[in-house]
Amino acid sequence: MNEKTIPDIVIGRLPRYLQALEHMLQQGCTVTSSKELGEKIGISAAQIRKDLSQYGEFGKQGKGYSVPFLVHKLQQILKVDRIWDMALIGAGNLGRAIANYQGFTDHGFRVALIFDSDPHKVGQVINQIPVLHTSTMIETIQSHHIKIAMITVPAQVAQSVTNQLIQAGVKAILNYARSTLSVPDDVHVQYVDPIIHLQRMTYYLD
Amino acid sequence: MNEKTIPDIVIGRLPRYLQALEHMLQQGCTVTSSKELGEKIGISAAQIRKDLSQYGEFGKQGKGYSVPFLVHKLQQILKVDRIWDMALIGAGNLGRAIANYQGFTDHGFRVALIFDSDPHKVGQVINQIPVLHTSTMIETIQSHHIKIAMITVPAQVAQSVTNQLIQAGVKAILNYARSTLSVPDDVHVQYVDPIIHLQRMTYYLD
DNA sequence: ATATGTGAAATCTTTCACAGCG
DNA sequence: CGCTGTGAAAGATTTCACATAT
Repeated sequence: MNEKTIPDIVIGRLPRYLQALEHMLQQGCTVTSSKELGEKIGISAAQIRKDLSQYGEFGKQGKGYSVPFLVHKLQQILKVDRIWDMALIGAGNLGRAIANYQGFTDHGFRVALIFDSDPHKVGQVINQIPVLHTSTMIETIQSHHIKIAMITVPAQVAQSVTNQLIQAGVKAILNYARSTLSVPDDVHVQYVDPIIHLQRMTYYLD
Repeated sequence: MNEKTIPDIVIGRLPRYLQALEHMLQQGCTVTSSKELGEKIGISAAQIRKDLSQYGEFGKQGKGYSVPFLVHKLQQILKVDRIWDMALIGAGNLGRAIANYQGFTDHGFRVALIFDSDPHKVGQVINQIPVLHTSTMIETIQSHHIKIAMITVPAQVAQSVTNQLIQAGVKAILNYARSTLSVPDDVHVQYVDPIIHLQRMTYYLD
């Protein structure tokens, strides 16, 4: 059932399945169906079955899916069956909130390095991690073999930070800055911008 | 060119156009083309033209688009040509970072009310806004006619907070909690979940 | 009886390509 | 000439519906 690239739109739904399934698991629910899962997250049962079938036959006809098994499979597929170290660039209000967020650790992500260009912030310790100066960023990220970075710097410096991250070998960037980043094809970017989310909703308001 | 519902996927791109155009405006750029804009944000020129043409003929053939005019039109379309008051529920690390974020004000959004259920947080003042107890939430939001809320509470209470927000007349929710919210059809939800964004990228890493 | 996995059909979205205007 | 606006074509995604397995 494999060996044909799976559309990115499918990949985008897998973490939502995983989240809902992990939640079910916590509730002690061990079996579910595409219908039940779909109702929980607002996606059609057929869609869920088709998405999952891209990776194998995970269900049992007449019975449904084993929740622990499906969680395990999705973790493998999404490569979150391991620990990912991340770098955080920008130790402002948002950066500090992110560094203190416990949810990362619970899901296999770890803020391993924090950088800022402000000498007043360098040396501070946030959630047991010392803030380093950005001048040491490229070599430090390289030597730690870090592939994921989160950017919480002002928009006007986001692209130059990004360029350095790419030089350092980073392949995935979670960008909290209000700016579109230009990156090579093998680098992935996801944007977290509350303004964009809000504007998408105000459209529908009176 | 109107009177047929425009797909949500189109709406989702409009804020990105607006962001890029506002950025151009700041740079003093007054005219652009679908090609130039597309290259900046990684969307095809044809797509941009088609999206914009849903709302009118904003460009001039042979010339391109007036940046200030297009910004104005997009602000109207997205209904961000006004001030939107918002309620923030949850005054933890993330809630405080959000309350202090200056970007909202710059784009017509204002954190008007902050709520928390922790008596130690109630009475604190964040960015000049006092934290109120959630017991007064429904009536306070109602009396302020607030239609937009941001949720930064723990996942396990997010749905019950949501139910209260709906009772209070809120029609748009930006959910920072790791949970899927169940809402009526006339209420819009957008999710901000770093774990989901990260998992979407680890898929592509080695 | 129940729920999966899946081709085929229906629907939605994007791209093409060009007429038409400045 | 250069670039928009747009039908028509191509492509992608979702839904349908049912054979199949427990």
